[in-house]
Amino acid sequence: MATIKDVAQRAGLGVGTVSRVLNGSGYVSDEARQRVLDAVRDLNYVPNAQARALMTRRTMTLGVALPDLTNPYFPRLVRGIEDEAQRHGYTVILLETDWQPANERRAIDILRRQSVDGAILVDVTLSDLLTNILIAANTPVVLIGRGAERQDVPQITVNNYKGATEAMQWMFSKGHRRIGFLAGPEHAVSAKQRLRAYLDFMGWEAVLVDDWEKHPELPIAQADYSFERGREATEQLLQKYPDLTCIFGVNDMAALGALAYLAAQSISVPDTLAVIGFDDVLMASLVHPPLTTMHQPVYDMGVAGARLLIERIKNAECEGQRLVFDPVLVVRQSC
Amino acid sequence: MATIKDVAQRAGLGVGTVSRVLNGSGYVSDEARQRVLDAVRDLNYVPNAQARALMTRRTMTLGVALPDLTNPYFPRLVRGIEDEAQRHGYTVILLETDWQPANERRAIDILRRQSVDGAILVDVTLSDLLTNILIAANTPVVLIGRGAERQDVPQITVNNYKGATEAMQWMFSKGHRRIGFLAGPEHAVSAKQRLRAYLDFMGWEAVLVDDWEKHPELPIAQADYSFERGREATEQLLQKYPDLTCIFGVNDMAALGALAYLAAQSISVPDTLAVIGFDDVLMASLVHPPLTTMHQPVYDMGVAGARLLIERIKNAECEGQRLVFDPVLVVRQSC
DNA sequence: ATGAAAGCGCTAACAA
DNA sequence: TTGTTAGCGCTTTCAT
Repeated sequence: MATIKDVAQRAGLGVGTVSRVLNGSGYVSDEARQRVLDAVRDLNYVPNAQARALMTRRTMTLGVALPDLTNPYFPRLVRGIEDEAQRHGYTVILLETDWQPANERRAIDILRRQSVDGAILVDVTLSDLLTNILIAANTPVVLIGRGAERQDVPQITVNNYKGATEAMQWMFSKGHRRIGFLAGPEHAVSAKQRLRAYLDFMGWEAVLVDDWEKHPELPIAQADYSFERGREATEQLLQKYPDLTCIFGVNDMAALGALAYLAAQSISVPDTLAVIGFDDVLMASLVHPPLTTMHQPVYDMGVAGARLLIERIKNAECEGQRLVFDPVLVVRQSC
Repeated sequence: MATIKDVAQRAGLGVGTVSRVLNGSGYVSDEARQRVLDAVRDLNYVPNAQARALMTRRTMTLGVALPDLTNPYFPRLVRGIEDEAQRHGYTVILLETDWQPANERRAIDILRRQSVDGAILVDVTLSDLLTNILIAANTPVVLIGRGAERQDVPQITVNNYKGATEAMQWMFSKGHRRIGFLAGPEHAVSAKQRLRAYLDFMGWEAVLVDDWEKHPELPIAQADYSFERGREATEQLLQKYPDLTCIFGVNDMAALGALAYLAAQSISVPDTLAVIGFDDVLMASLVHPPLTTMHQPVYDMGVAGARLLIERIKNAECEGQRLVFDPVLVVRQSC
C-alpha cells in the first residue's frame, strides 16, 4: 500500500504539504495541490485510518450494539443510524449481542479497543453498567430503547405505555372485553411497559409485570418477541381461554405468529378473533389480513440517535436529552 | 484512557514486558506477569487497536459488503460470518450497499481506509472491479453469491440452476404444467440462473434471460426480491394468465408476497394454485400454508465464507477454492 | 507556501 | 528475564 511518503515523493513535495491538501487545512498553492492530487490518483492512495486516528484521537467510527439483526425491527433502525452517520462522515461498527449480557460486555470491550468516537446501545440489558464503563472511558453514549439511571446520557425511547393503552382503547371501542396478551421476553423493558398498560386497562393494577406467571387466571402467554413463540403462545392461550375475542401481541412478530396460527386453524380474523400488534414492521402491512398495529418510527429513531450522538461528540457539554416518540395507531384489517 | 506506558509505570516494569504479557510472546516471570495483570485491571486498560495495527500491519477486522440487511436472507448469513470471525478473534465491519454500485465503490474505499485484513463481498454488482481493486491493495477477498471472472479468488455459490430445476421437477411431478414465474432483479445473477432453469424446463431454451420482457407470451412477471413486488407481480400474472396452476417465486420473499395476495383473494393454496419459493427463510416455515421451497444453507455459507477468508489471510498462497452448495427441496404445504 | 521533526500507542529487535 | 529504542503512517507545530 502506498503511504503519504510515497505520494510526497512522487509529487516532489514534503509530507506536510500532502497532508494539508488531503485535509484542506493550511495554505497550499494551486500548483502543489494539483501535483498532490495527481500523485494520489496515480498511486491509488488511500489514507490509513489507523495512523490518522492515532494522531487526531478520533477514529470517525460509531459503535452500535444491538440484540439481533434477524428481527426485522433492527435493520430499519440500523438504516437510520447508518444514513445519518454517513452524512457526517462516520463509519458504523455493528455488534450483535443476541440479548446475552456476556456478549454485551464483549461488545463494549471491542468498542473500547477500536476507540469508537461514540456508541449507541440498543435495548441492552446491562445498560447502566455499560453506560458507566463507556462514560468512564470518555466515550459518548446514546441509548435507544432501554434507558439507564444516569440522567446525563441522551436516550431515545418509545412511549410504550401510552401506545399500548391506545391500542387497548381501540380494541375496547371495537367492543372487545375478553382480550388476551402475548407477553414479551423478561429482559425487555419495552415489553414490560406494554404489559403494564394492558394490565392496568384490564383493571388488574395489582398484578406486577414480573409476576404475571403467578396468576394463571390471566389470559397471558409468553411469546418473547418471536414469530414462532407467538404462534405457540396463541395456541396455548386459546386452549385455556377459548372465549377470547381479541389478542394483543406485545410486538408484530408475536402478533404475526398469532395470525399464522389462526389461519392454520381456519379461525377468521377479525370476525371470530381480532389481533393487534406493536411496531409496524413492513411485514405487518403485507400479510393477510393486514395487521392493525401501533406504528413506531424506527428509521427516524435511528436517525435521531445518530444525530444526538454526533452532537454529543462535537460538544460534550450538551446535556442528556431525552427523546420520546409516540407510537401511532395504524388501523388495518385484523382489528 | 490509560496507555501501555501507564500500565508499565504502575507495574514498575518496562513497556516491553507489558506488551509481552499482553501478547503472550517472549519470556516473562510469573511475578512480573501478575504485576502487569493487576495494573491492567486497576487501570481498566484496553490496548489501542489502531496503534497495534500500525505496528503489526494487521487490524484483526474483516470487511463485509452486502446489499440489504432488511432482507431476512442476509442477517442469517451475517450471523454465520460473525460467529466464525469471532472464533478467530476478528471483528466484522458491515457495510450495506443497497444494490447500488456507487455504494459498493464507497464501501471498498472504506474497507481500504480501515485496512481490513480481508473482505467478503456478498452479491455485489461490480464484483470484478471491486475484487481487482482489493487484490491490488493486497487484501484477500472471498465472494459469496455473485462470482467474478478471476479464477484465483475463493467463491461461495449456490447451484441455482440445479436447485430451480429440482423445484420445477417437483412441480411437474405434482401435475403442474402451466407454471408462472416471479422474476428477480436484473442485477442479480442468482435470479437469472433460476429463471434460466425455469425457461429451459418449460422448453423455452431460445429465450434469453435478459430478454424475457420482450416475450409477452410468457407467464413471467417482475417481482424483484421483495415481498411487496411479489404480491403485485402475482396480481398482474393472474390477470393475464388466469389458468396458471402453479407459481414459482424467484425467492421466498416474492413467493410469500404471492401467498399474501392469494390469501387476500381467498384463492386456496395449493388446491387452486400452488406456490413454491427459493431460499427457505425462517418465515417460510411459519406462514400459512407453510411454503414449499428450496432450502439454502445460508448460515453455513457465512461460516464457510469467513473460514475461507481467514485461511486466505493466514496463507496467501492457497488457491482460489470454489464452494458450491446445493439447495435442497423442503416440501411443506404450498405445493 | 513549504519542509523538518516530534509524537500518537504500540510491537519487536536488540542490548543488558 | 527485562528495559530501551526504533519505527508503523499520519497530523501538527515550528521554522524557513
